[in-house]
Amino acid sequence: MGQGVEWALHVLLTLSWLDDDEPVAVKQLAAGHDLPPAYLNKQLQALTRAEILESTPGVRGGFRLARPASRITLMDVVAAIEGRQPAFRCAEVRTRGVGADLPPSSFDTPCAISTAMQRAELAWRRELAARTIADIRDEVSERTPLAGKQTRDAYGRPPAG
Amino acid sequence: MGQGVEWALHVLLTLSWLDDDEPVAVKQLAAGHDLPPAYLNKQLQALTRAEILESTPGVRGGFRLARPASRITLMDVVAAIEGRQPAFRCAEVRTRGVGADLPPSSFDTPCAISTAMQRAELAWRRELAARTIADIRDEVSERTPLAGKQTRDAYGRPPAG
DNA sequence: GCCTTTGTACTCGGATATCCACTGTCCGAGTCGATTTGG
DNA sequence: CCAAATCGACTCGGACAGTGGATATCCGAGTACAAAGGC
Repeated sequence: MGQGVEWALHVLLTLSWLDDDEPVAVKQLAAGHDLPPAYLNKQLQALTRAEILESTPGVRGGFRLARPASRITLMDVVAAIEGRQPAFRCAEVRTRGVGADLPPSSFDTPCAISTAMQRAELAWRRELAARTIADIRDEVSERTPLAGKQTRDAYGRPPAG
Repeated sequence: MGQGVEWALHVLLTLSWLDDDEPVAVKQLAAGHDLPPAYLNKQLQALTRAEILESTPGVRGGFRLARPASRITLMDVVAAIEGRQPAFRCAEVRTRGVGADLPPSSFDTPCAISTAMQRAELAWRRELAARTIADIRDEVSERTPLAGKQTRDAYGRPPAG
């Protein structure tokens, strides 16, 4: 899995902390996480296409959350960055080789191997879909109460929001 | 995920059907699935290193299961082919950028993002570990009772085993 | 003083190179069976 | 006819290229602000 997923999650977590309508530029977000700005911009473009972020051009432009953090699941982020194709792609191997000589009716039932692999991926996606950016933010706030204030201070935002 | 996983699963399923001690050469397995023999050989080498298969060299050599199919989980196969490293690798982004100015004690608690992602991967691995090659074989036999006989016939094995 | 116009600096967005892992292929080490040769 | 030695063919095993996607970067389109100029 690409590093872009981790970057995107951290950026979204940051944006969820300084929750105001003021957009934040990639330059600030990249500096705040010590990441290459141009490449981070590419990832945020993917999040924008997925309607997770809203981008505003111009000198005071930047990115802001397109919807509340409580409605952005980790699955949404992974799908936006990595794509919606499953990791395991069934190439229907059973229909080739010796299987090519069998009647097509032999393959009416789905491939058991593909089914089992997709079942596992479904469990993975279910876990990711059950957790939102807001859940992460709340969990961190509980364990490290200063995190929110520290983030707002680092980005020069009012302490209360 | 690489195609090698699917190939390996199909080969193991085939070997589980003709369950005897006679090893099967890569050439036959590749022809039976219409796969490039040399590259399939590479994947089977990985399975051998993981002690899922046993290889015997020589003119009558080939590969056979190193243990009963009921004790080979899909997780074992995926780990053997793809490696045991998790798909999501936490690069500790939080400790860089603005986090670099914070005291190290701020990072005593584990990264919540990494924890959430690893929790999802754990669910994925749990599903894969709960299913064995024998389970797949039994499922296919139930849906397509002729599959076992067809496989043994295609590889020139006695019909009863 | 105030409004319009111009210029500039800064932002996102997409097009463009670079690098690594997956894919694919090849040849050598080793082994078993068949064949040949000698008794 | 039988046994031993030799030859050969076939197998796995690891070393060697090709390719697509992830990584990383740069430049252009567009916007808001600031400043300058005219009224």
